[in-house]
Amino acid sequence: MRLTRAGEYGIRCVLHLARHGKGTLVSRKEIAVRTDVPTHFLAKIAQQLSRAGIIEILQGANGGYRLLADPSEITLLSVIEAIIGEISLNDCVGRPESCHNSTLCSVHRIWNKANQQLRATLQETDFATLASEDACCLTPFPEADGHNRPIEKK
Amino acid sequence: MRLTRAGEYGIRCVLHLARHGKGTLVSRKEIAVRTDVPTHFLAKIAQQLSRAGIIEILQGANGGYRLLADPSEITLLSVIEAIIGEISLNDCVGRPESCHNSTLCSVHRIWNKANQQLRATLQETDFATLASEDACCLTPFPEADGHNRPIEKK
DNA sequence: CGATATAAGACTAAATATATCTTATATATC
DNA sequence: GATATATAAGATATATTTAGTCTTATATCG
Ligand code: SF4
Ligand code: SF4
Repeated sequence: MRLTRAGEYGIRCVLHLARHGKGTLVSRKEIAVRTDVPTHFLAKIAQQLSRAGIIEILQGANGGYRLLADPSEITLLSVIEAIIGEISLNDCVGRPESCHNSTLCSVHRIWNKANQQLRATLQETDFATLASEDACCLTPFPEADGHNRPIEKK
Repeated sequence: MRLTRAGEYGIRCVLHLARHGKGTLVSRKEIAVRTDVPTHFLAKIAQQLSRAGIIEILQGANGGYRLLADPSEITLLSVIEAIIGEISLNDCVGRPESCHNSTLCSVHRIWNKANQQLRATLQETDFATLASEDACCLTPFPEADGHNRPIEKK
């Protein structure tokens, strides 16, 4: 009953992009370092976010990721579900056919209710709000010009 | 983000016992067959329910399980958490020290809120209500005298 | 072209979930 | 006390999921 790391990392990634605003290109490396996510793992997560239409991926030198929508339009729920699929607290919520009793089951109804409630809470939250309220995900953002600059030369 | 099978099975077990009422002894085998749970798996789950003080286990011939409290006193939350531990939607909810940023993190606050909401919903639900609303968990209960009788001779 | 950065997917390792099996122990009944 | 029955406790096995890494290919800039 907990979020996977991939899901958590996806949120961090979008949140970091949200702090730069819609359309600003940020390198994978910077995101990875700033949000403490393994670089190659981030690559996979980004691909899922890309398929979901949340970010755009630019290849090549000076490539990176950028948000396709304004942070205020992106909900926590959409990011999470882009990574881990639709939230389902019990198997029978997402796949009622997995239990032949689901049409009669009183517990099933509770799960449906709780599941809907949870999804609603996550949908109410957008990334503009998240980005504005305090710092999240590690080191404060040092430069204010929105330019993508590596933190440290290697 | 979903309940384990052990958790689901624990609920079925308590629900079946709830249909017999507090204190009625029901054999492990009957519960296992009626709720479609592997017998030996049920044994482990029952031990966890026993440690949590929800059921009592009686050994020996004609042994079995019985509820220690009235079904109306037993919440869905208590049964679930007896099996899978305290619900924590994200790692940082249950262990804030797992992320050094949790005190500042805006996402963390959302998780805390959602987690508390979910637990509240599950706590509002008791097993007397669940048992009274429609049938759950497989075959209807054939005899009404509360007597523990095997379904089929083997 | 050469340097840089991501894409895509194979691969590995670890953790967890699920289930079974074996030996021990407790109780009722004869 | 002997026997049959039922659960206890824990070791073991298997499958699935999660988490992370590595390799090769591709795209873009200068
Ligand atoms: S018994 Fe009820 S709660 Fe459990 S899986 Fe079936 S429908 Fe869902
Ligand atoms: S970044 Fe925020 S939400 Fe993510 S683990 Fe840390 S405290 Fe929790």
